[in-house]
Amino acid sequence: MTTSGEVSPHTLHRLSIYLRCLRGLRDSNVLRVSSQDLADRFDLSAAQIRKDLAHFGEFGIRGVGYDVQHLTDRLRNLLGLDRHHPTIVVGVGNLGSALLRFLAMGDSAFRVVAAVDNDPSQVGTSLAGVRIEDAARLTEIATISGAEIGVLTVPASAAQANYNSLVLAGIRAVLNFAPIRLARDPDVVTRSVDLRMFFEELGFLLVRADSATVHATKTMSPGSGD
Amino acid sequence: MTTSGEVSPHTLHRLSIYLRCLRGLRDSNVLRVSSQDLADRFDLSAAQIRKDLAHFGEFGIRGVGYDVQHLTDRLRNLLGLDRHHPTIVVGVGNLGSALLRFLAMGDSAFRVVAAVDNDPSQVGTSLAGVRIEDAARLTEIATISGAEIGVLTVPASAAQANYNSLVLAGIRAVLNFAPIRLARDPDVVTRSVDLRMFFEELGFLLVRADSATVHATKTMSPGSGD
DNA sequence: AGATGTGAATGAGTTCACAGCT
DNA sequence: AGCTGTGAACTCATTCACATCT
Repeated sequence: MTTSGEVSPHTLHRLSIYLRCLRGLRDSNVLRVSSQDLADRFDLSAAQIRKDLAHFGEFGIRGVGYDVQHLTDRLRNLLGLDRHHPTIVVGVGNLGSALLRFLAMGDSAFRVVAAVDNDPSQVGTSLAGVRIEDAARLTEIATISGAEIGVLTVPASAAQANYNSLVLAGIRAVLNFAPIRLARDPDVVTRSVDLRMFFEELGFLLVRADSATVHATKTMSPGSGD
Repeated sequence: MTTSGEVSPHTLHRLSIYLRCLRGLRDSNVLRVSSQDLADRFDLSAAQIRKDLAHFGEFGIRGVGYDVQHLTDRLRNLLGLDRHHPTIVVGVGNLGSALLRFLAMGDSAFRVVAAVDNDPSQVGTSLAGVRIEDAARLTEIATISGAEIGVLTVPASAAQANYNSLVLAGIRAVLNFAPIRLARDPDVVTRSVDLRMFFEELGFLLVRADSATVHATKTMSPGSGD
């Protein structure tokens, strides 16, 4: 089955995990790996790995396994990491600058092409080689920079307005870190990440660990657990 | 059914979402809300909200709905947000200081009681009222600060060693932001968050949006989508 | 009347087990 | 012989529909 209908978010999430595992293997100069091998090393399920990959075609060699480099390339292609994704960072506070630097360094496919903030003392300065512009000009900046992805790292109160500005500039995707539910444009791929949730889940697990003896927590929770 | 066996990670994740919704309602001075009402406003499923809450007891009033304040309190209790969770931040780089400031401000249950870094120029300085200590003394600092939760925001290469130090200090939970699979202590609640994954998922969705016309993406992915 | 709480029905996701290729 | 790819069995999660309570 090749490039078929829908892909479950669980599968999608795991593709990232597989890719990370493969990067590790390649760094260790492992050339080939079987699904069982992968599963053992990173405690995943062998059958699940095969099922997940099967959504996108046949990558393996029967009787042998998967070529690490080849599978890596294919996953990078599936995740769009072999393309450029010009990215604009909106809000260069603590988290914004952390993400900006994070994306700027390394071989990231997500190149930061612009950044804005509404703090006048920040405007005009540079961060990791990116000049910070005035947030009031967001739509203009986003347009001329050709940004495809917008990273929203502004306070909740400003998130919706900045989101709208990005949409106006023809942005194609937004990753929102403000803890608010955005009114989304249907044509813009919009994902939200609320860092607070990770702490809250930890809090819950701690409370439970208090009362009962800790039970095996081997389920797959997105972004966590591995 | 009260405080029963296992809770699915999906349910757990949604508790955080519900709490955020309730905060919004309380800020708007809404006193009571029905599951249907909640579902409509935040596009969730009414039945699911009820099912999720049912795991922990009966919160609502039949024929009426839920008391916003009461349900908020109960959720905060479930998530352990009505307790103090002394927290230590390990690695005060960009992300570390972002999280430190994030936790330090507001009424967070996660009070930062200590922070360490291995950069000599950082040691001795303060950030959001927290003095930064030498990472070499991590176990000692973690112990005397009484930290319950450790936040790992160090490079992948240093993550395991620092994790071990935290375990040695008797830490109870760790939130790891380094993109590496940790060898975990079974007695320590350990969650990992890899920010890179959020970008990769976005990349994937963009690739798909390119070829086919965008299909409704209404599934629930952890940490995303709302 | 109106909304909760919950068993029953449906659907999604995972594991099993094996046919088929190398 | 060994490992992938995949239908079939199974488990987990969501939705339906209604009995129950205010």
